[in-house]
Amino acid sequence: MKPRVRFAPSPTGYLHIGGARTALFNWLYARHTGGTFILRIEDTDAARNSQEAVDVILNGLRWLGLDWDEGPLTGDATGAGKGNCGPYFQSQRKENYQRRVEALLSRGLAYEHEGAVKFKMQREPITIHDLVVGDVVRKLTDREEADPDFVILRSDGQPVFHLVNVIDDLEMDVTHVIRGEDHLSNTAKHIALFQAFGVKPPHYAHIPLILNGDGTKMSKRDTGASLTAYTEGGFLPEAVVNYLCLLGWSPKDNREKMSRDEVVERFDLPQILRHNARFDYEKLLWLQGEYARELGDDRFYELAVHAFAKAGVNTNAFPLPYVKAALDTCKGKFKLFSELPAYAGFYFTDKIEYDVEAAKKDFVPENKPRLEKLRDAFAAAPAFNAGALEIALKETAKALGVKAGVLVHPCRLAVTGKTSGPSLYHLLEVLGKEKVMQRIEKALAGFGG
RNA sequence: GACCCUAUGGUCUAGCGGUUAGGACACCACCCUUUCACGGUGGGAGCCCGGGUUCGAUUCCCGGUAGGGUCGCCA
Repeated sequence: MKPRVRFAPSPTGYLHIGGARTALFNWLYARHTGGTFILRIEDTDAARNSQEAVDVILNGLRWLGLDWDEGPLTGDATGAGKGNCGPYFQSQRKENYQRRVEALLSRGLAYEHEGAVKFKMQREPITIHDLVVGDVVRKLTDREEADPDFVILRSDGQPVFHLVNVIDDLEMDVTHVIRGEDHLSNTAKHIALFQAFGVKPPHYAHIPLILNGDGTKMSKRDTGASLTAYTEGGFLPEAVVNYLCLLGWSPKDNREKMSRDEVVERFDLPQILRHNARFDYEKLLWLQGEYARELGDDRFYELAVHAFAKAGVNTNAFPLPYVKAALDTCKGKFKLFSELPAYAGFYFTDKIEYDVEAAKKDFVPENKPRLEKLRDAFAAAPAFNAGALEIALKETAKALGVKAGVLVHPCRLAVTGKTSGPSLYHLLEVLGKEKVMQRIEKALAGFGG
């Protein structure tokens, strides 16, 4: 039988980066083995459920490219789903839980207590055969020693996580439970429940947790804990996916940058590490740069235009060839799309604000005649393109007896307001003679010397 | 408090009874260069501690320490 795995998030309004990785590992295992990836929404806590919260999860998985073979089609709990084991929202599966609880009750494996129903948990240690961690003998804690039984049905009739999780895995024929290590201790309860239902528990694979960069545990409030920090932060999904693959899993051959297909081919449970990993933002950023540099033109333009729009800059107000030419000078020079508006905003506005420190350094009296000479050389250039402008600048520098940089810096500052950016000659060409002249003139007027 | 998991440079990791302990990110220096980025070259930096086992432990065992997790009518 082909493996059937599932990602079973609770709709809390956000998708934790660790949850995203759990989903990814499940997806990878399913794709690697030709198995089935199921998405199940564990919305038993009616108080904090909403379609919006479910959509956050669905959209997050879609952004990452983790398509599910079975599961909801939309965030509507009562809506349609795909697969033969639905519904895939626990809120729609109440009868199953009720029926199972009654079966347990009738067989004396559970009992009523203060209006709730408690499961009769065994007192002997339970051995968990974990595919990642190995055999784990889970003994009772002192609290459990006092009362090993646990509630499976609340006094208000609502089933509890341990119960529904097991019943659904059982009824959905889940063969491998790949989840965070925070569930390892709970697994004893789950195994006991499976046994009470008379079936063999699935295989378990508990994956280590993701910690903050400083080694502390990652909680909801930590920056970077939510997937939206990356979706909204200008990251590429392929970079995030690649990075997540490397956190807690290793191809064992020093490969770092790998395509999704490559990982699918090589991913397997035994190579999952047993220890927690710290989230290394810098390394993610490196991968982001790698993927950003090799983006295809169409996708690059689309993402770039979107990034500008988000920053309030409507690039559509400019001629398409101009926008494309402008963006071409930026490709491979920045990593995060969220950086782009600041990096190349000068193409789309005439209000140039000079970097204060740089202005103090470059807009000094002795540079005024130099910049004037450069302006004249540009004006006299045979053509206003990168090649001709470079020659004009270098010859001017030579005539003035200074290095090219002496002219380059004030010129860049005058035209873009910044000290770094795209290739100067190319950005001048894209901007065009008129704008360049205007900006140099304006800068000259502000020298005040 | 009890129970469980874990421990290789700053970070992610490879390795493993005998290695000059390998790679990547980050960092430093230099080169390239109109800036930034890219690319090149070189460099600093590591087996948590203590006991065993062994001719020999980073590697196996035990203990400690540290970090993480679990003990809910949360999921």
